[in-house]
Amino acid sequence: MNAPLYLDVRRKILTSITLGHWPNGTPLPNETKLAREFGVSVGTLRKAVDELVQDKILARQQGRGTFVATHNVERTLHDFFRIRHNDGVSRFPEIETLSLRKIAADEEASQRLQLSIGAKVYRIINLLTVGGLPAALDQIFLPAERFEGLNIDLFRTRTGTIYHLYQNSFGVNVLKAEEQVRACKCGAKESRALGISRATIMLEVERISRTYYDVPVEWRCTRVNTQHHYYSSELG
Amino acid sequence: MNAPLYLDVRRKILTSITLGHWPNGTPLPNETKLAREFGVSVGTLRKAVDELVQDKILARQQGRGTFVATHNVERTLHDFFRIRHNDGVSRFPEIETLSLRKIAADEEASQRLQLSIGAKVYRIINLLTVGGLPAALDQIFLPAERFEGLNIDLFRTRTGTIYHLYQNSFGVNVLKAEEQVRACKCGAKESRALGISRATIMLEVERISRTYYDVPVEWRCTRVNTQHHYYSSELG
DNA sequence: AAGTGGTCTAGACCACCAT
DNA sequence: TGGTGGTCTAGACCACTTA
Repeated sequence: MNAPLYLDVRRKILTSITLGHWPNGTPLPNETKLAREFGVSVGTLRKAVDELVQDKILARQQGRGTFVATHNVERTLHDFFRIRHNDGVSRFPEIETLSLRKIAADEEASQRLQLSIGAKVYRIINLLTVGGLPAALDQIFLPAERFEGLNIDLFRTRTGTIYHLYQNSFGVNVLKAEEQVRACKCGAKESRALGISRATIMLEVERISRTYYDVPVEWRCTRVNTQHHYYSSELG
Repeated sequence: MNAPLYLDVRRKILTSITLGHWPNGTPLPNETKLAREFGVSVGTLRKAVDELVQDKILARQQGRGTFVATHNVERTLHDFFRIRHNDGVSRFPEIETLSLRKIAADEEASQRLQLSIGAKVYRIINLLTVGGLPAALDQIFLPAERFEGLNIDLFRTRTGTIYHLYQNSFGVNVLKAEEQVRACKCGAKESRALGISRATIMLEVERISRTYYDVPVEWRCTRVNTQHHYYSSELG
């Protein structure tokens, strides 16, 4: 009995999720059934589910059931959007998709996304406006193999957030991401899109987003004008 | 029975901590004793402690006991230090304290620390070196009332991290912080201390650190040279 | 009213640490 | 060896949602 039972149960549930049982919107079997299925007590089953809920892989809804966690506006805003207006208010950005093309990954992109060199990627460019002011220019790279059939209309006509689109149209569930922030100069594209001088100093934010088992599924490079906005981060 | 019992227990434990029972190094009473003391079952007591452990307010050590969480090097590095060398390795910075003075808080400082105007604050200036390269110039403001008797020798001769010093010498336990990051130009001080050109573009990182009940206890303003380092952040 | 997750209990046994 | 936290069980009852 070296490994705790609940970790084993957790692992089994995670496998079922990645295999696509319990798709978006359908609840898991209830706790007593699941516990019986795994041959453990309800308490142990709950401990396994507790951990998955904490990792935001599952979401419980009292009285309704337990579901695979979905990306809604609130979660994206709270967990995956770090740009705030200087007034401190947390607002959802307006996103204008400027271009979408399928290209061959360069060395940098293929390294970040762990693809073989020459693999195809989609490159999407977005203009982000926060509180009525252009705030950032966003460049997104997605592995074509996971996002086959993506097109600019899907991006423009989507309801909900970008990660919601990934999840619902391509079954790609972004769970976490890491970012690297550096100071950078304003390029020609940023100057044009954001309507700022080439002399403006900016932030460059590089993001790698990951799904189950830490597999990278998205690489972003965002350039932020911090004259009227800032990049926010919580510690501890 | 509207409020869950374990939240009540949690609140009571938190009160005991802030009142200074169980100081650094002494364990809490064991789980059965605590449960009896609060008139709840061990399971309920454990659920309350679980939450406090998650918030890093308590720390359990199997076989030894449960303690008030302490700031060690690992925690500071992992939870409260965001500057990394471009090679991606997470290293603890060398900190050289350049000055420490007690001054009257200006409007900005008193607002950040929620002090009355004219209140005294300590201002400490540190040079941070990461991986052998000067990385940042750090300006720290501390409310004098909480840190009475602070002096530069305490800073220089301390063993352990800065937050460890706060905790052990002044009973100030930093639990979390939020940061605002912006692009900025290099000032005269940064240029001199970091040995870089005034034309270098940098990051300005503003931090407000908080203790129990979200009370602010430290305001930092750090300027980072991101030529060889970056600011790292985790999302999700 | 039936079904779901949320709380709480009481107790057994295991793994780890100090002495 | 005795004390600590960690795991696991079986079951009662509560709160919420849906029909």
